[in-house]
Amino acid sequence: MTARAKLHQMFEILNVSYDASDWWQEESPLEVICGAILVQNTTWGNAYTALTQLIKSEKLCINQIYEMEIVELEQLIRSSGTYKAKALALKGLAELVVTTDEGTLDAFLKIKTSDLKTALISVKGIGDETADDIILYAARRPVFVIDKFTKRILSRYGLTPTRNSYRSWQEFLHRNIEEDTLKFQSFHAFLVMLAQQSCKTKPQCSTCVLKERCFTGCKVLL
DNA sequence: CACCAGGCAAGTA
DNA sequence: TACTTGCATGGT
Repeated sequence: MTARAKLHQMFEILNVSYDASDWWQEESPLEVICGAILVQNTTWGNAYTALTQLIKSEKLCINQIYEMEIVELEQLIRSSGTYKAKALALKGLAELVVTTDEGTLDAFLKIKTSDLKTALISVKGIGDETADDIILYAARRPVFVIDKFTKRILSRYGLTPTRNSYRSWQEFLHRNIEEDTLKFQSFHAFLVMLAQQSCKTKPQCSTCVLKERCFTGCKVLL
């Protein structure tokens, strides 16, 4: 079976098992952006606590973040861990947006995909994955997000690119999955859900939607 | 008490 | 190119 066929089948199974419609679909672009930065190397629970603090402070807008004291920002997002680095990333991004073209987030998110990636990556604290999270879920362009889960799950199924770099993984998936924003959004969400909800403690647990083919216990793909 | 979580960047070989 | 380490809070 080709990699393309395997990925297609995997998506079909996940698509009838999980619902990704509430996964970063209804949030505003700015909430998506902050969430993507805040969730770095922590759980969504910790990131969400920090995001809630930002919302409650009523300073969740590009200009407010750009102008507010870094120390205040740090304290608001403290619960997400590595908060000094994340505060710098948020500040850097706000500065980037404000100083680009007309200075609005709307305009910024309309930049050509490749240029958008370059711009985002230039901010300290925003790497490949966070940039692609923003491009996929905030700017809504079809780029596949490569995270630890994607690599771990697909590797279990023998689906690996020739080299292990971020670019190799992304090109591999772009070649073998129909290029569609909604599909990329769902697929990535499914992989995260699968990794988080299935077989954390014991192999082949009953809740895994892939059943005996669950990535933790299985040897063979689908 | 030890370990890890939806990374990133700087340093090393 | 590919590994290693610090970052830091909160949950198990």
